[in-house]
Amino acid sequence: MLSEQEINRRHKREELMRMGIDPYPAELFDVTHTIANIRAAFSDKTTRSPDATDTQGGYQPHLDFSTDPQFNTIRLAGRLMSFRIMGSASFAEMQDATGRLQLYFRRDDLCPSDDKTLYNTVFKKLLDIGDIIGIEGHVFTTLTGELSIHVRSFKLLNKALRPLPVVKEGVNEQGEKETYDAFTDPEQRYRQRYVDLIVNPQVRDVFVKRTKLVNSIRQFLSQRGYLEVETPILQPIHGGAAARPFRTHHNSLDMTLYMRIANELYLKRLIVGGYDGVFEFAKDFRNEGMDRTHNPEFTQVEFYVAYKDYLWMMDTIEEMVEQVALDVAGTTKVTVGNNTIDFKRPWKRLTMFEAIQEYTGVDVSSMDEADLRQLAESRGIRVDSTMGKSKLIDELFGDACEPKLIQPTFITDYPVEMSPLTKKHRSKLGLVERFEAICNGKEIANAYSELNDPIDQRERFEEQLRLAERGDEEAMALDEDFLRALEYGMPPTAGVGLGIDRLAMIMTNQPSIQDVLFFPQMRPEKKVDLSTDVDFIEAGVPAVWVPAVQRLGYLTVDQLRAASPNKLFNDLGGVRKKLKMDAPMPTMIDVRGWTGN
RNA sequence: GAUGCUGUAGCUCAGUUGGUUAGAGCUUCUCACUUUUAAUGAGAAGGCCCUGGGUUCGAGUCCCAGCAGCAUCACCA
Repeated sequence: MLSEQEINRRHKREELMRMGIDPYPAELFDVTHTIANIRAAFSDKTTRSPDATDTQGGYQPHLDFSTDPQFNTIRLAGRLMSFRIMGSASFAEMQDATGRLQLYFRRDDLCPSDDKTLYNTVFKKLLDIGDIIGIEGHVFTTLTGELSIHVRSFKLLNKALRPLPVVKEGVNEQGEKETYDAFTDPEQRYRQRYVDLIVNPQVRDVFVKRTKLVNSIRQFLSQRGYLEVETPILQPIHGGAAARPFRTHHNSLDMTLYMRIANELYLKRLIVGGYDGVFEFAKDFRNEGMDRTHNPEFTQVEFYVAYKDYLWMMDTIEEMVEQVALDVAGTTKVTVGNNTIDFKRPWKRLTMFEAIQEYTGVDVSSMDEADLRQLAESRGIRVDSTMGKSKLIDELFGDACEPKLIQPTFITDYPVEMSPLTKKHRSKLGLVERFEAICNGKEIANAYSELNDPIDQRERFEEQLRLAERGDEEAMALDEDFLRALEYGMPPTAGVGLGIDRLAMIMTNQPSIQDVLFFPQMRPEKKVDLSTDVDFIEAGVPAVWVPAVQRLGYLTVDQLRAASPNKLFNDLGGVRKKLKMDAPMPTMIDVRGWTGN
């Protein structure tokens, strides 16, 4: 059911059409400037008024550029965000992709002849906040020194049928900026991201920064000669990570396919194929819990380089992320919550055992399972008998170390059981050549010297199969084709996966992954399957009474059938009065007929 | 999955120990106004108080259940 304001706007749309104005014109509107263009061009002029700090714009008042060739014919297009109507002159604010600017409309400029319809009716009555228009005019500054466009003509480009939340900004008595009626409800912001983006400019900036971040990584890797590639999202065997997959079905092949949880095994096949370095910005899908740092689909860049090891990769990641910070934030220091994170090289490097020793004071490197379990229990970690040595170490690390690692830190040399795709450590028994980059208490990257011994790899997969048989839903599946590729020979390779969403959260200081995804996964909106007017008429309700019945909350014919006829009859009387209906009251017998009782 | 907080007009939010017809600002509508700045002034409209039960003479308010969002935890990278 439409709100009063929506009905209103539909009427305006029809009225415009009656007047011969197309609310949705087909032809392009030739824009000459963006709002940012104008502000930039104007800031070159030495027009700042030194004593105008208390005015809105800070420019000298009453500047007029109607004869200046640079500023006298400006064509802008954008969305109307506010009106200040003052009789035969008005101000409005326009927002385009680059910012907001004030527009000045004067009746006698828009309508030089006696017919003032264009101003009095079209502009003042038929335009609304949210409509998209194009304007032509010249630049000037107002009495208070605000940069504005004096509009000579305007054209409606789109009539908006839904009201936009009106967010207003002002300056309070303390001189601080205040926002009024901000559009803040997280559910509505995520479900209707388009509205969020229109009314919350800082949200647009977050996503611009995210794209800068991706471009920065792409440029960094491309410039070094690595090849950006695409590999399958639909995979017959999900591999490369420990996670539960989404399952789907291909009809023609009549086979199960999985949405990829990682693309690691495909990128390694390409290294086998002879490329020196490949990378892919990959949407991965994991059928697991959702929270502030997890969305079922998320983005990683995975990157593999032949003839390198994990130590080389540490240097590379350090350099790359430092560059990302410079490109996105302009500095290596980024504020995240209450912390300032400095991505300047070199980052701290600790082995996992060193990290645990640093934060617990206990050396676990030579402990057996029983001692580890006791240590974990003493720190309040919930343990059970299925947890092996490596799992206990992982739990200890996650509990004692990870949350405390705010500055970027590399943690190296993990237990072998947790890393089935990683080469065994060159000198430390029972460990693998693996590192994670931790930042702001969360993992942002995970890298290995890649396992390239096909026999060892097969044994690790078989170990995973045994875990799966014991009910571990995340154990990796054995991928025969991948093993076949390894048997042809993969050079020594360093590989990394870097979480784009989490890095974006840090670089843009956003507390939730939902704030760096345009369309985060949400529960579906509850939708009542409404009956149409025709349904009600077919059920016996006269057309004039359908709105009244709907108004009483009977939105489906089934609901009407279940209604008590006595109550409905009484309520109809009330609604009839409220809606000021002329139609005579139906009889009690009529109403009984509608409800089927 | 557990616990906590929240759900009132298109938007942001008040609503007292349970007590007449649920309020405000913005938005919308009508009128006035030729440089405004959250424009202003006058008037009006706009509510399944999330849903369903219950207690009560009486529920927006108290109790129970459910739904949705958020937070923390668990699971999970």
